[in-house]
Amino acid sequence: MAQKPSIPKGTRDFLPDQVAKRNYLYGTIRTAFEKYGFQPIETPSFELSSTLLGKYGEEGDRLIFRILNSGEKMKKADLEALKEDNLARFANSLAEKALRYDLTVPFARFVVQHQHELSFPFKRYQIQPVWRADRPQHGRYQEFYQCDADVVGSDSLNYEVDFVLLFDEVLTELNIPDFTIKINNRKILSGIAEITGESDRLVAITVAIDKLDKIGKEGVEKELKERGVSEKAIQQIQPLFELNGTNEAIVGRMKDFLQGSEIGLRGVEELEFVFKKVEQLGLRRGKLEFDVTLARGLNYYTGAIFEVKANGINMGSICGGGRYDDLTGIFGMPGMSGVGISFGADRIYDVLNELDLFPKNVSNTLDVLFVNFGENESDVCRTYIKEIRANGFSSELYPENAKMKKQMKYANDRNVRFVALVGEAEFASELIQLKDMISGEQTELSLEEVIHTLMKL
RNA sequence: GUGGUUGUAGCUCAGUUGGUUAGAGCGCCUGAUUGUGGUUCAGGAGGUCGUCGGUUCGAGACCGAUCUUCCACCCCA
Repeated sequence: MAQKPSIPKGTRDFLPDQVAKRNYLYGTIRTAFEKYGFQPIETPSFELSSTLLGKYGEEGDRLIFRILNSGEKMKKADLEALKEDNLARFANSLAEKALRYDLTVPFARFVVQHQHELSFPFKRYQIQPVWRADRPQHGRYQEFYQCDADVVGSDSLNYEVDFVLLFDEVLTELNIPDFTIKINNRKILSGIAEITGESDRLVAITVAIDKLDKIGKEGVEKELKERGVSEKAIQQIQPLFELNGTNEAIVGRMKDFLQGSEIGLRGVEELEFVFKKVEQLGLRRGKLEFDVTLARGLNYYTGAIFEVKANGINMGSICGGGRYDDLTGIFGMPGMSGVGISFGADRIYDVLNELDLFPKNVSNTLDVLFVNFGENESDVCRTYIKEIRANGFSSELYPENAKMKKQMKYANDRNVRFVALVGEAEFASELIQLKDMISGEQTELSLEEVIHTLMKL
Protein backbone atom coordinates (compact mmCIF):
# COMPACT_ATOMS: atom_id res chain seq x y z
CA MET A 1 0.00 0.00 0.00
CA ALA A 2 1.36 3.36 -1.02
CA GLN A 3 2.04 5.56 1.94
CA LYS A 4 1.35 9.24 1.69
CA PRO A 5 4.79 10.84 1.92
CA SER A 6 5.37 13.37 4.66
CA ILE A 7 8.02 14.70 7.00
CA PRO A 8 7.82 15.29 10.77
CA LYS A 9 6.43 18.57 12.00
CA GLY A 10 8.82 21.46 12.26
CA THR A 11 11.13 20.02 9.57
CA ARG A 12 11.51 21.03 5.93
CA ASP A 13 12.77 19.82 2.59
CA PHE A 14 14.88 22.26 0.62
CA LEU A 15 14.54 22.60 -3.14
CA PRO A 16 17.59 23.48 -5.24
CA ASP A 17 16.91 27.21 -5.35
CA GLN A 18 16.35 27.25 -1.59
CA VAL A 19 19.63 25.45 -1.03
CA ALA A 20 21.34 28.00 -3.27
CA LYS A 21 19.99 30.80 -1.10
CA ARG A 22 21.00 29.00 2.08
CA ASN A 23 24.50 28.44 0.78
CA TYR A 24 24.78 32.13 0.01
CA LEU A 25 23.74 32.84 3.60
CA TYR A 26 26.16 30.37 5.16
CA GLY A 27 28.90 31.57 2.84
CA THR A 28 28.45 35.16 3.93
CA ILE A 29 28.56 34.19 7.60
CA ARG A 30 31.50 31.84 7.13
CA THR A 31 33.52 34.48 5.31
CA ALA A 32 32.96 36.97 8.12
CA PHE A 33 33.80 34.41 10.83
CA GLU A 34 37.09 33.61 9.16
CA LYS A 35 37.86 37.28 8.65
CA TYR A 36 37.56 37.68 12.42
CA GLY A 37 39.91 34.78 13.04
CA PHE A 38 37.59 31.90 13.89
CA GLN A 39 38.31 28.34 12.79
CA PRO A 40 35.69 25.75 11.95
CA ILE A 41 35.04 22.62 13.99
CA GLU A 42 32.26 20.04 13.94
CA THR A 43 30.72 17.94 16.70
CA PRO A 44 28.30 14.99 16.53
CA SER A 45 24.62 15.63 15.95
CA PHE A 46 23.89 13.72 19.14
CA GLU A 47 25.61 13.72 22.51
CA LEU A 48 25.27 11.71 25.69
CA SER A 49 22.11 12.80 27.46
CA SER A 50 24.18 13.58 30.54
CA THR A 51 26.19 16.14 28.54
CA LEU A 52 23.07 18.08 27.61
CA LEU A 53 20.59 17.67 30.45
CA GLY A 54 20.46 20.33 33.11
CA LYS A 55 22.36 22.89 31.07
CA TYR A 56 19.43 24.85 29.74
CA GLY A 57 17.15 25.12 32.75
CA GLU A 58 14.04 23.04 33.41
CA GLU A 59 12.29 24.33 30.31
CA GLY A 60 15.31 23.47 28.22
CA ASP A 61 15.35 19.84 29.31
CA ARG A 62 11.78 19.45 28.16
CA LEU A 63 12.77 20.58 24.67
CA ILE A 64 15.67 18.17 24.22
CA PHE A 65 15.00 15.36 21.74
CA ARG A 66 15.87 12.02 23.31
CA ILE A 67 17.15 9.05 21.36
CA LEU A 68 15.56 5.86 22.51
CA ASN A 69 17.99 3.13 23.56
CA SER A 70 18.00 0.23 21.15
CA GLY A 71 18.28 -3.54 21.53
CA GLU A 72 19.41 -4.96 24.82
CA LYS A 73 19.87 -1.49 26.25
CA MET A 74 16.11 -1.18 26.43
CA LYS A 75 16.29 -3.47 29.41
CA LYS A 76 18.13 -0.78 31.35
CA ALA A 77 14.85 1.09 31.78
CA ASP A 78 14.42 2.23 35.36
CA LEU A 79 11.06 0.69 36.18
CA GLU A 80 11.39 1.80 39.79
CA ALA A 81 11.38 5.39 38.64
CA LEU A 82 8.26 4.74 36.58
CA LYS A 83 6.53 3.22 39.59
CA GLU A 84 7.50 6.23 41.67
CA ASP A 85 6.09 8.47 38.93
CA ASN A 86 9.52 10.04 38.45
CA LEU A 87 9.11 10.52 34.71
CA ALA A 88 12.31 12.53 34.27
CA ARG A 89 14.47 9.77 35.75
CA PHE A 90 12.54 7.11 33.83
CA ALA A 91 13.06 9.00 30.56
CA ASN A 92 16.77 9.33 31.25
CA SER A 93 17.08 5.61 31.78
CA LEU A 94 15.41 5.00 28.42
CA ALA A 95 17.59 7.37 26.44
CA GLU A 96 21.29 7.66 27.04
CA LYS A 97 21.75 9.80 23.90
CA ALA A 98 20.06 13.01 22.81
CA LEU A 99 20.13 15.33 19.80
CA ARG A 100 22.08 18.49 20.45
CA TYR A 101 19.98 21.47 21.51
CA ASP A 102 22.51 24.15 20.66
CA LEU A 103 26.18 24.37 19.69
CA THR A 104 27.50 26.04 22.84
CA VAL A 105 27.25 23.21 25.35
CA PRO A 106 28.72 20.63 22.96
CA PHE A 107 31.50 23.14 22.34
CA ALA A 108 32.21 23.38 26.07
CA ARG A 109 32.44 19.59 26.18
CA PHE A 110 34.73 19.67 23.14
CA VAL A 111 37.06 22.21 24.75
CA VAL A 112 37.45 20.21 27.93
CA GLN A 113 37.96 16.97 26.06
CA HIS A 114 40.57 18.41 23.68
CA GLN A 115 42.13 20.96 26.01
CA HIS A 116 45.65 19.66 25.46
CA GLU A 117 45.34 19.94 21.69
CA LEU A 118 44.11 23.55 21.68
CA SER A 119 45.85 26.84 22.31
CA PHE A 120 43.99 29.50 24.19
CA PRO A 121 42.23 31.81 23.64
CA PHE A 122 40.60 29.29 21.32
CA LYS A 123 38.31 30.74 18.67
CA ARG A 124 36.04 28.43 16.78
CA TYR A 125 33.04 28.69 14.54
CA GLN A 126 30.50 25.99 13.83
CA ILE A 127 27.63 25.82 11.34
CA GLN A 128 25.46 22.80 12.02
CA PRO A 129 21.84 21.89 12.66
CA VAL A 130 20.33 21.72 16.14
CA TRP A 131 17.04 20.21 17.28
CA ARG A 132 14.39 21.37 19.71
CA ALA A 133 11.16 19.57 20.58
CA ASP A 134 9.35 22.89 20.51
CA ARG A 135 5.95 23.55 19.02
CA PRO A 136 6.52 24.98 15.54
CA GLN A 137 5.49 28.55 14.74
CA HIS A 138 6.47 31.33 12.38
CA GLY A 139 10.28 31.33 12.30
CA ARG A 140 10.41 28.44 14.71
CA TYR A 141 11.38 24.94 13.68
CA GLN A 142 12.27 21.64 15.31
CA GLU A 143 15.35 21.32 13.13
CA PHE A 144 17.29 24.45 12.30
CA TYR A 145 20.81 25.67 11.70
CA GLN A 146 22.86 27.70 14.09
CA CYS A 147 25.99 29.51 13.05
CA ASP A 148 28.08 30.01 16.17
CA ALA A 149 31.33 31.77 16.89
CA ASP A 150 32.82 31.48 20.37
CA VAL A 151 36.08 32.20 22.06
CA VAL A 152 37.15 30.52 25.28
CA GLY A 153 40.13 31.13 27.49
CA SER A 154 39.96 34.87 27.86
CA ASP A 155 37.77 37.30 29.73
CA SER A 156 38.94 40.24 27.65
CA LEU A 157 36.15 42.63 26.74
CA ASN A 158 37.91 43.04 23.44
CA TYR A 159 35.89 40.04 22.28
CA GLU A 160 32.58 41.59 23.24
CA VAL A 161 33.53 44.53 21.06
CA ASP A 162 34.54 42.23 18.22
CA PHE A 163 31.26 40.34 18.37
CA VAL A 164 29.24 43.53 18.10
CA LEU A 165 31.27 44.38 14.99
CA LEU A 166 30.76 40.86 13.68
CA PHE A 167 26.97 41.08 14.04
CA ASP A 168 27.08 44.36 12.18
CA GLU A 169 29.34 43.03 9.46
CA VAL A 170 27.32 39.91 8.69
CA LEU A 171 23.88 41.50 8.78
CA THR A 172 25.03 44.48 6.74
CA GLU A 173 26.61 42.16 4.17
CA LEU A 174 23.29 40.33 3.98
CA ASN A 175 21.62 43.63 3.18
CA ILE A 176 19.26 43.68 6.15
CA PRO A 177 18.22 47.34 6.12
CA ASP A 178 17.51 47.95 9.78
CA PHE A 179 18.49 45.92 12.82
CA THR A 180 19.15 46.51 16.49
CA ILE A 181 21.87 44.81 18.50
CA LYS A 182 20.58 44.74 22.05
CA ILE A 183 23.09 44.30 24.81
CA ASN A 184 22.88 43.92 28.55
CA ASN A 185 24.94 42.32 31.27
CA ARG A 186 23.91 39.61 33.68
CA LYS A 187 25.94 41.35 36.38
CA ILE A 188 23.59 44.31 36.08
CA LEU A 189 20.60 42.03 36.59
CA SER A 190 22.32 40.53 39.64
CA GLY A 191 22.98 44.07 40.86
CA ILE A 192 19.33 44.99 40.49
CA ALA A 193 18.30 41.98 42.53
CA GLU A 194 20.95 42.79 45.12
CA ILE A 195 20.00 46.45 45.47
CA THR A 196 16.35 45.63 45.90
CA GLY A 197 17.10 42.93 48.46
CA GLU A 198 15.72 40.21 46.21
CA SER A 199 18.89 38.32 45.32
CA ASP A 200 17.05 35.06 45.92
CA ARG A 201 14.58 35.93 43.21
CA LEU A 202 17.09 36.89 40.54
CA VAL A 203 15.64 34.44 38.04
CA ALA A 204 12.07 35.55 38.72
CA ILE A 205 13.05 39.17 38.25
CA THR A 206 14.92 38.61 35.00
CA VAL A 207 12.17 36.43 33.53
CA ALA A 208 9.56 39.05 34.38
CA ILE A 209 11.34 42.13 33.11
CA ASP A 210 12.40 40.31 29.96
CA LYS A 211 8.73 40.39 28.99
CA LEU A 212 8.41 44.17 29.20
CA ASP A 213 7.92 44.80 25.48
CA LYS A 214 5.36 42.03 25.32
CA ILE A 215 3.15 42.48 28.36
CA GLY A 216 3.94 46.10 29.28
CA LYS A 217 4.81 47.78 32.51
CA GLU A 218 1.66 46.74 34.37
CA GLY A 219 2.07 43.16 33.20
CA VAL A 220 5.60 42.99 34.52
CA GLU A 221 4.59 44.48 37.89
CA LYS A 222 1.80 41.95 38.16
CA GLU A 223 4.14 39.10 37.32
CA LEU A 224 6.75 40.30 39.81
CA LYS A 225 4.09 40.38 42.48
CA GLU A 226 2.92 36.88 41.60
CA ARG A 227 6.48 35.65 41.82
CA GLY A 228 6.76 36.92 45.35
CA VAL A 229 8.85 40.04 44.84
CA SER A 230 8.18 42.58 47.56
CA GLU A 231 6.16 45.73 46.93
CA LYS A 232 9.11 47.85 47.95
CA ALA A 233 11.40 46.14 45.45
CA ILE A 234 8.84 46.57 42.67
CA GLN A 235 8.67 50.27 43.42
CA GLN A 236 12.44 50.42 43.16
CA ILE A 237 12.62 48.46 39.92
CA GLN A 238 9.82 50.34 38.24
CA PRO A 239 11.86 53.33 36.98
CA LEU A 240 14.01 50.92 34.99
CA PHE A 241 11.06 50.23 32.70
CA GLU A 242 11.14 53.75 31.40
CA LEU A 243 14.82 54.21 30.75
CA ASN A 244 15.49 55.83 27.46
CA GLY A 245 17.95 58.11 25.76
CA THR A 246 21.47 57.38 24.61
CA ASN A 247 23.41 54.41 25.85
CA GLU A 248 25.65 56.81 27.75
CA ALA A 249 22.64 58.34 29.48
CA ILE A 250 21.36 54.92 30.53
CA VAL A 251 24.84 53.99 31.76
CA GLY A 252 24.71 57.08 33.97
CA ARG A 253 21.28 56.23 35.33
CA MET A 254 22.29 52.66 36.05
CA LYS A 255 25.42 53.74 37.87
CA ASP A 256 23.23 55.75 40.22
CA PHE A 257 20.73 52.97 40.60
CA LEU A 258 23.36 50.33 41.33
CA GLN A 259 25.30 52.46 43.81
CA GLY A 260 26.41 50.03 46.50
CA SER A 261 26.25 46.90 44.39
CA GLU A 262 29.77 45.97 43.45
CA ILE A 263 28.72 43.37 40.93
CA GLY A 264 26.11 45.61 39.35
CA LEU A 265 28.55 48.45 38.89
CA ARG A 266 31.08 46.11 37.35
CA GLY A 267 28.48 45.09 34.80
CA VAL A 268 27.80 48.70 33.91
CA GLU A 269 31.50 49.41 33.55
CA GLU A 270 31.92 46.45 31.24
CA LEU A 271 29.17 47.71 29.01
CA GLU A 272 30.53 51.23 29.13
CA PHE A 273 33.80 49.90 27.74
CA VAL A 274 32.03 48.14 24.91
CA PHE A 275 29.97 51.24 24.03
CA LYS A 276 33.07 53.42 23.96
CA LYS A 277 35.09 51.13 21.73
CA VAL A 278 32.21 50.46 19.36
CA GLU A 279 31.54 54.18 19.22
CA GLN A 280 35.15 54.81 18.23
CA LEU A 281 35.08 52.21 15.48
CA GLY A 282 31.56 52.87 14.24
CA LEU A 283 28.91 50.46 12.95
CA ARG A 284 27.77 50.17 9.35
CA ARG A 285 24.03 49.65 9.68
CA GLY A 286 23.34 48.20 13.11
CA LYS A 287 22.17 50.16 16.10
CA LEU A 288 23.71 49.16 19.43
CA GLU A 289 21.21 49.54 22.22
CA PHE A 290 21.61 49.12 25.97
CA ASP A 291 18.48 47.26 27.04
CA VAL A 292 18.29 46.74 30.80
CA THR A 293 15.28 44.49 30.30
CA LEU A 294 17.14 42.03 28.06
CA ALA A 295 17.59 38.85 30.12
CA ARG A 296 17.72 35.68 27.95
CA GLY A 297 16.63 32.35 29.28
CA LEU A 298 19.81 30.34 29.04
CA ASN A 299 21.05 30.23 32.56
CA TYR A 300 24.74 29.75 31.88
CA TYR A 301 25.34 33.39 30.93
CA THR A 302 27.23 35.46 33.49
CA GLY A 303 28.40 38.63 31.73
CA ALA A 304 27.40 40.42 28.56
CA ILE A 305 24.31 39.15 26.78
CA PHE A 306 23.32 39.93 23.20
CA GLU A 307 20.24 39.66 21.12
CA VAL A 308 19.62 41.00 17.61
CA LYS A 309 16.25 41.94 16.16
CA ALA A 310 15.50 42.78 12.54
CA ASN A 311 13.31 45.86 12.61
CA GLY A 312 10.14 46.27 10.60
CA ILE A 313 9.35 42.57 10.43
CA ASN A 314 7.50 40.18 12.70
CA MET A 315 10.23 37.73 13.64
CA GLY A 316 11.75 36.74 16.95
CA SER A 317 15.39 37.47 17.60
CA ILE A 318 17.64 36.46 14.71
CA CYS A 319 20.86 36.27 16.74
CA GLY A 320 21.80 35.73 20.34
CA GLY A 321 24.83 35.27 22.52
CA GLY A 322 26.65 36.16 25.65
CA ARG A 323 29.49 35.53 28.05
CA TYR A 324 29.63 32.46 30.22
CA ASP A 325 32.31 32.36 32.85
CA ASP A 326 32.25 28.75 33.81
CA LEU A 327 30.55 26.61 31.22
CA THR A 328 33.51 24.23 31.07
CA GLY A 329 33.46 23.94 34.87
CA ILE A 330 30.58 21.47 34.61
CA PHE A 331 32.86 19.25 32.56
CA GLY A 332 35.73 19.53 35.00
CA MET A 333 37.68 22.52 33.70
CA PRO A 334 36.99 25.52 35.92
CA GLY A 335 38.03 29.12 35.45
CA MET A 336 37.68 29.15 31.68
CA SER A 337 35.73 32.19 30.57
CA GLY A 338 34.06 32.18 27.18
CA VAL A 339 31.91 34.40 25.07
CA GLY A 340 30.05 33.63 21.90
CA ILE A 341 27.30 34.50 19.52
CA SER A 342 24.87 32.59 17.38
CA PHE A 343 23.23 33.48 14.08
CA GLY A 344 19.82 31.87 13.56
CA ALA A 345 20.29 30.95 9.92
CA ASP A 346 16.72 29.80 9.31
CA ARG A 347 15.19 32.93 10.76
CA ILE A 348 17.59 35.14 8.84
CA TYR A 349 16.61 33.18 5.73
CA ASP A 350 12.95 33.93 6.43
CA VAL A 351 13.73 37.62 6.97
CA LEU A 352 15.69 37.85 3.71
CA ASN A 353 12.91 36.03 1.91
CA GLU A 354 10.09 38.14 3.29
CA LEU A 355 11.98 41.35 2.60
CA ASP A 356 13.06 40.07 -0.83
CA LEU A 357 16.72 40.71 -0.06
CA PHE A 358 18.37 37.71 -1.70
CA PRO A 359 20.58 38.60 -4.67
CA LYS A 360 18.94 37.54 -7.92
CA ASN A 361 21.76 35.35 -9.15
CA VAL A 362 22.43 33.08 -6.18
CA SER A 363 21.33 29.97 -8.04
CA ASN A 364 23.62 29.37 -10.96
CA THR A 365 22.11 26.37 -12.65
CA LEU A 366 23.69 25.60 -16.00
CA ASP A 367 25.64 27.89 -18.32
CA VAL A 368 25.16 26.06 -21.62
CA LEU A 369 22.76 23.30 -22.61
CA PHE A 370 23.45 21.62 -25.96
CA VAL A 371 20.39 20.55 -27.88
CA ASN A 372 20.57 16.94 -29.01
CA PHE A 373 20.14 16.53 -32.78
CA GLY A 374 21.31 12.95 -33.04
CA GLU A 375 24.42 10.84 -32.69
CA ASN A 376 26.73 12.57 -35.19
CA GLU A 377 26.01 16.05 -33.85
CA SER A 378 26.23 14.79 -30.26
CA ASP A 379 29.79 13.60 -30.79
CA VAL A 380 31.03 17.06 -31.66
CA CYS A 381 28.87 18.60 -28.88
CA ARG A 382 30.61 16.38 -26.35
CA THR A 383 34.00 17.74 -27.40
CA TYR A 384 32.66 21.30 -27.12
CA ILE A 385 31.24 20.54 -23.68
CA LYS A 386 34.55 19.13 -22.51
CA GLU A 387 36.28 22.33 -23.58
CA ILE A 388 33.65 24.59 -21.97
CA ARG A 389 33.92 22.68 -18.69
CA ALA A 390 37.71 22.90 -18.83
CA ASN A 391 37.25 26.67 -18.87
CA GLY A 392 35.24 26.53 -15.65
CA PHE A 393 31.70 26.76 -17.01
CA SER A 394 28.93 24.25 -16.59
CA SER A 395 27.60 22.56 -19.67
CA GLU A 396 25.78 19.43 -20.69
CA LEU A 397 24.07 17.69 -23.57
CA TYR A 398 20.35 16.98 -23.59
CA PRO A 399 20.22 13.20 -23.20
CA GLU A 400 18.12 12.27 -26.23
CA ASN A 401 17.09 13.49 -29.63
CA ALA A 402 13.70 14.73 -28.46
CA LYS A 403 11.55 17.38 -30.07
CA MET A 404 13.19 20.76 -30.14
CA LYS A 405 10.27 22.27 -28.25
CA LYS A 406 10.71 19.80 -25.44
CA GLN A 407 14.44 20.45 -25.19
CA MET A 408 13.95 24.22 -25.20
CA LYS A 409 11.28 23.97 -22.56
CA TYR A 410 13.58 21.90 -20.38
CA ALA A 411 16.29 24.56 -20.78
CA ASN A 412 13.80 27.23 -19.84
CA ASP A 413 12.51 25.36 -16.78
CA ARG A 414 16.03 24.84 -15.55
CA ASN A 415 16.91 28.47 -15.99
CA VAL A 416 19.76 27.64 -18.33
CA ARG A 417 21.71 30.73 -19.37
CA PHE A 418 22.47 29.73 -22.99
CA VAL A 419 21.23 27.05 -25.33
CA ALA A 420 23.68 25.82 -27.96
CA LEU A 421 22.41 24.39 -31.18
CA VAL A 422 24.60 22.21 -33.34
CA GLY A 423 22.48 20.71 -36.09
CA GLU A 424 23.32 19.55 -39.56
CA ALA A 425 24.33 22.99 -40.85
CA GLU A 426 26.47 23.91 -37.82
CA PHE A 427 27.99 20.47 -37.81
CA ALA A 428 29.21 21.12 -41.35
CA SER A 429 30.38 24.69 -40.69
CA GLU A 430 31.90 23.80 -37.29
CA LEU A 431 30.03 26.67 -35.70
CA ILE A 432 27.54 26.90 -32.83
CA GLN A 433 24.20 28.67 -32.72
CA LEU A 434 24.21 30.21 -29.24
CA LYS A 435 20.87 31.38 -27.92
CA ASP A 436 20.76 33.78 -24.99
CA MET A 437 17.76 32.60 -22.97
CA ILE A 438 17.26 35.96 -21.32
CA SER A 439 17.30 38.24 -24.37
CA GLY A 440 16.17 35.56 -26.81
CA GLU A 441 18.94 36.62 -29.21
CA GLN A 442 20.78 34.03 -31.19
CA THR A 443 24.19 34.28 -32.82
CA GLU A 444 26.42 31.93 -34.78
CA LEU A 445 29.81 31.59 -33.09
CA SER A 446 32.93 29.47 -32.98
CA LEU A 447 33.71 27.51 -29.82
CA GLU A 448 36.33 30.11 -28.84
CA GLU A 449 33.77 32.87 -29.23
CA VAL A 450 31.25 30.95 -27.11
CA ILE A 451 33.80 30.63 -24.30
CA HIS A 452 34.67 34.27 -24.68
CA THR A 453 30.98 35.19 -24.37
CA LEU A 454 30.73 33.18 -21.14
CA MET A 455 33.81 34.86 -19.70
CA LYS A 456 32.40 38.31 -20.39
CA LEU A 457 29.41 37.72 -18.08
C1' G B 1 3.74 21.15 27.88
C1' U B 2 -1.36 24.60 27.86
C1' G B 3 -5.35 26.99 24.85
C1' G B 4 -7.15 27.90 19.99
C1' U B 5 -6.92 27.17 14.58
C1' U B 6 -6.29 24.70 9.72
C1' G B 7 -6.46 20.43 6.22
C1' U B 8 -10.67 19.67 -0.73
C1' A B 9 -6.34 18.65 -7.79
C1' G B 10 0.95 19.80 -8.14
C1' C B 11 -0.14 25.22 -5.90
C1' U B 12 -3.83 29.04 -4.06
C1' C B 13 -8.66 28.45 -2.77
C1' A B 14 -14.62 27.93 -3.71
C1' G B 15 -18.18 24.13 -2.34
C1' U B 16 -25.40 26.88 0.48
C1' U B 17 -29.45 24.19 6.69
C1' G B 18 -26.18 16.98 5.22
C1' G B 19 -28.91 15.19 -0.93
C1' U B 20 -27.46 12.77 -7.77
C1' U B 21 -21.56 12.83 -11.49
C1' A B 22 -16.90 17.78 -6.03
C1' G B 23 -15.53 23.15 -8.98
C1' A B 24 -12.31 27.67 -10.38
C1' G B 25 -7.64 30.13 -11.30
C1' C B 26 -2.66 29.02 -11.87
C1' G B 27 0.55 24.96 -13.04
C1' C B 28 1.05 20.28 -15.90
C1' C B 29 0.38 17.33 -20.70
C1' U B 30 -0.95 17.44 -26.15
C1' G B 31 -1.67 20.24 -30.55
C1' A B 32 -1.60 24.96 -33.59
C1' U B 33 4.58 25.44 -34.64
C1' U B 34 8.72 18.13 -37.57
C1' G B 35 15.24 23.80 -36.06
C1' U B 36 13.45 27.39 -31.03
C1' G B 37 11.61 28.19 -24.58
C1' G B 38 9.40 32.24 -21.87
C1' U B 39 3.64 35.31 -24.95
C1' U B 40 -1.22 33.69 -27.50
C1' C B 41 -5.16 30.11 -28.95
C1' A B 42 -7.61 25.11 -28.79
C1' G B 43 -8.03 20.56 -26.34
C1' G B 44 -6.79 17.02 -22.29
C1' A B 45 -5.24 14.56 -17.83
C1' G B 46 -5.34 14.91 -12.66
C1' G B 47 -9.13 14.37 -6.27
C1' U B 48 -10.48 7.03 -1.85
C1' C B 49 -12.16 15.68 0.19
C1' G B 50 -5.30 14.56 5.92
C1' U B 51 -6.10 9.56 8.33
C1' C B 52 -9.07 6.11 11.25
C1' G B 53 -13.67 5.40 13.51
C1' G B 54 -18.89 7.03 14.57
C1' U B 55 -24.02 9.37 13.59
C1' U B 56 -27.37 9.01 9.16
C1' C B 57 -31.44 6.13 4.11
C1' G B 58 -27.37 9.43 2.57
C1' A B 59 -21.19 12.87 5.06
C1' G B 60 -16.38 17.04 1.69
C1' A B 61 -20.00 19.21 5.33
C1' C B 62 -22.07 16.69 11.78
C1' C B 63 -19.40 13.98 16.22
C1' G B 64 -14.77 11.54 18.36
C1' A B 65 -9.66 10.25 18.03
C1' U B 66 -5.11 11.02 15.62
C1' C B 67 -1.58 13.49 12.43
C1' U B 68 -0.48 18.19 10.23
C1' U B 69 -0.66 23.85 9.57
C1' C B 70 -0.81 28.47 11.61
C1' C B 71 -1.56 31.56 16.12
C1' A B 72 -1.28 32.89 21.47
C1' C B 73 1.24 31.18 25.99
C1' C B 74 5.90 28.76 27.92
C1' C B 75 10.49 29.21 25.99
C1' C B 76 13.71 30.51 22.12
C1' A B 77 17.24 31.01 16.81
